[in-house]
Amino acid sequence: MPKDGERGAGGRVTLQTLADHLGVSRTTVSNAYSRPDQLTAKLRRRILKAAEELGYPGPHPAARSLRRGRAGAIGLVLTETLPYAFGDPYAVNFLQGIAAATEPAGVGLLLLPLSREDTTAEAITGAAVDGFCLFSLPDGHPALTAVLRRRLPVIVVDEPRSAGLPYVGIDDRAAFRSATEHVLDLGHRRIAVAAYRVRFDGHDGWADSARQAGATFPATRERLAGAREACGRAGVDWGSVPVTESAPNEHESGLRAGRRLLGLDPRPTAIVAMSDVLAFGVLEAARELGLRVPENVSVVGFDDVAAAAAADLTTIRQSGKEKAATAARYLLIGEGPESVLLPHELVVRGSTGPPA
Amino acid sequence: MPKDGERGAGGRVTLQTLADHLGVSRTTVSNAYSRPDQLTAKLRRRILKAAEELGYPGPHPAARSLRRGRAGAIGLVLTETLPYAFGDPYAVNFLQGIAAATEPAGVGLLLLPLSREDTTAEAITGAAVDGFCLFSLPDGHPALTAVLRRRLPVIVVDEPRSAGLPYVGIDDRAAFRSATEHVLDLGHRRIAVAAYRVRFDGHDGWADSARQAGATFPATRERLAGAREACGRAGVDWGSVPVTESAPNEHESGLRAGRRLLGLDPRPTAIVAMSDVLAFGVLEAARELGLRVPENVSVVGFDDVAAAAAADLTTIRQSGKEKAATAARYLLIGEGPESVLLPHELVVRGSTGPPA
DNA sequence: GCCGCGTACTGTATCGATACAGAAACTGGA
DNA sequence: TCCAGTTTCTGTATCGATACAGTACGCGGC
Repeated sequence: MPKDGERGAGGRVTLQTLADHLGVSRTTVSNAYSRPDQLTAKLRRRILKAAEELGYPGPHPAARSLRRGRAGAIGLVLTETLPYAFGDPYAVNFLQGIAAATEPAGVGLLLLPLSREDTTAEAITGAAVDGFCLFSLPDGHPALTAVLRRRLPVIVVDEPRSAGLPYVGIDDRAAFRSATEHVLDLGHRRIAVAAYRVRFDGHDGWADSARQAGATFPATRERLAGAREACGRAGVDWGSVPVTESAPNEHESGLRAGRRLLGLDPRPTAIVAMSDVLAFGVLEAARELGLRVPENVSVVGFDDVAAAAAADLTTIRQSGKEKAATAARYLLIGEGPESVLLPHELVVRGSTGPPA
Repeated sequence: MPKDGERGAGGRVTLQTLADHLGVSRTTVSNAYSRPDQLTAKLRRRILKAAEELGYPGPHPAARSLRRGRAGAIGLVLTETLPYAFGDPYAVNFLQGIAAATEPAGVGLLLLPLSREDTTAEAITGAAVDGFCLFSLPDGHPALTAVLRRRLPVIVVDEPRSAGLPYVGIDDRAAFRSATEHVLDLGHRRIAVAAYRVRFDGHDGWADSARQAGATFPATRERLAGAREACGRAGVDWGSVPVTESAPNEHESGLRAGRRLLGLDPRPTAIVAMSDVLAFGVLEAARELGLRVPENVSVVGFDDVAAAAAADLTTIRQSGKEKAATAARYLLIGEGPESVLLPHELVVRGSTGPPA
């Protein structure tokens, strides 16, 4: 009897139920949904009408996906819990870009956030997707192993670059070097860096040279290297440049970073931040202390999010949306070079000027 | 031979492949992944080791989901394309709240955005999920039909209320009435309303009484009714209150709305907006015109997003996170009353004052 | 030595659909 | 009239796993 799809008490309505009810084959009912050209319009209408009456919910997604071999969705792997990710405008830009590509393609977007404690990455193992986009993961994160095990198409955005996987990002070292050079060229000598997370351990405070050397977030590592190069060329001793580290990437963290840096004696005359959001926090810290920008302190951001223009913040422009579009194109249609470095650009606004 | 899982040329590695390779049953391999207590630790290690060597990606999610009858994800249905949704801080708050609940539960979050043109809602039909959360949908949207057809648990957030489905929201009528009463109590008589979308047609401009009467977004409809009630009680003729409509819910739209309203002659002395984001735009329009707030014009927002406090905006506080938590609780563990009206509260700040 | 019982593993049926090959009915042209 | 060529529908095999019942075996107690 199991083959007989007549709905038992509480039973589910399946293709078979419908087929039996109408006296047609299961295949024909399936075709009514998936290949309308395979049957007459009249029969198709009859089937859809019966489906409506019997309460057939349409082809079961898991069954269809199993048989077809496609899931119709891509997985977006994010460090940071989702709540924080949504609070970071650069990340939001990126999400917008991904969505702009998946939506018209009729492909779902499955969010796979990874908390710091989550070492098993089970969500990844069980995700019904056709490919993964990894967004800003540290070196050696277990999620990377889990993703590779799935043997599906993968693309990495921003970090890590080391994995030998298709990659989209910018030349972080050159970008941050140019941000640093900008303030050095203006004549600043007491500069400081407000770094984004160096390692995935939630540390919020000074990042001494040992910690810098052990950086597991490649983008942060590269940017620090860029700053160091700029200092070297300008004859500024990198060892004397204070570096503070912030996580997560949000206003409050930047505020704390700003307080730490601006509380130093002697006070830095320029602060180069690794994100606009951190820079906004630094600007607020400066306001708290009654410091004027750029007269008393110059501030450089990174990302050029929408609010940066409004805040008149000098920053490095990069496009999260463009990165997302490139990554999505690769995952959806396998198109494009495997790895891309997108352009970045220094945008000089009013938050930087020569030291007093 | 098909039953034989030995990997053919280019063939996939399945449970059967592993089982054959090790000389154990398929069930045992399955248990190694899903029910570790069913076999000895030693055998389990041997199986996992072989899996590693043969490149077995773990249980196929679609197959597992089909057999188990659960998808391990919930679907979040949003109107507006995702790009806009992420740009609206109230929506982002809501997303944060949903994520905060699904993440620890190990449940995926599948985003299902619906563009205005998408009348088939195919993404919903094919979504591999165990339940749906509908966020701010207009009456009669085809997505609602598609969701109901799936016969899965559903909860509606904010709109529409008419569907007879479990619901989470606030008393929109009372909330907007109190916002309107606030400015009326301050003595304003020439007031105006900056409404959120009235219908799902992308209209951006005046919403005359005919359009108000045909509102398909229930929350907007209720809020307008609340404003009307407040006016009635205060003896202000509702017909003389200009109402402008904005979509999408973003700063630019609010700016346009503000320009329209503040360009009227006589100029309104108070503007009540249906979101903080719109109110921010109105504030900018006032700045453009050299108007002082609240001396020349009072502005009220709605939502109390984080930026409202910073902007000193009088607003109605509601918690997107709380709504999300309630909705998620219902979908994940079927707990809680089916329908909830959460509290709202008028938060008086510096953007409102008596008319000059 | 036999029974009872728990642990470790196996075998078969099944989840709900789609692919593909084939049968049946219909079409049109020589 | 007959046959090739379509069009329309059917039947069977299969996607890759899990549920559940059953077998085999080890061990303590009477």
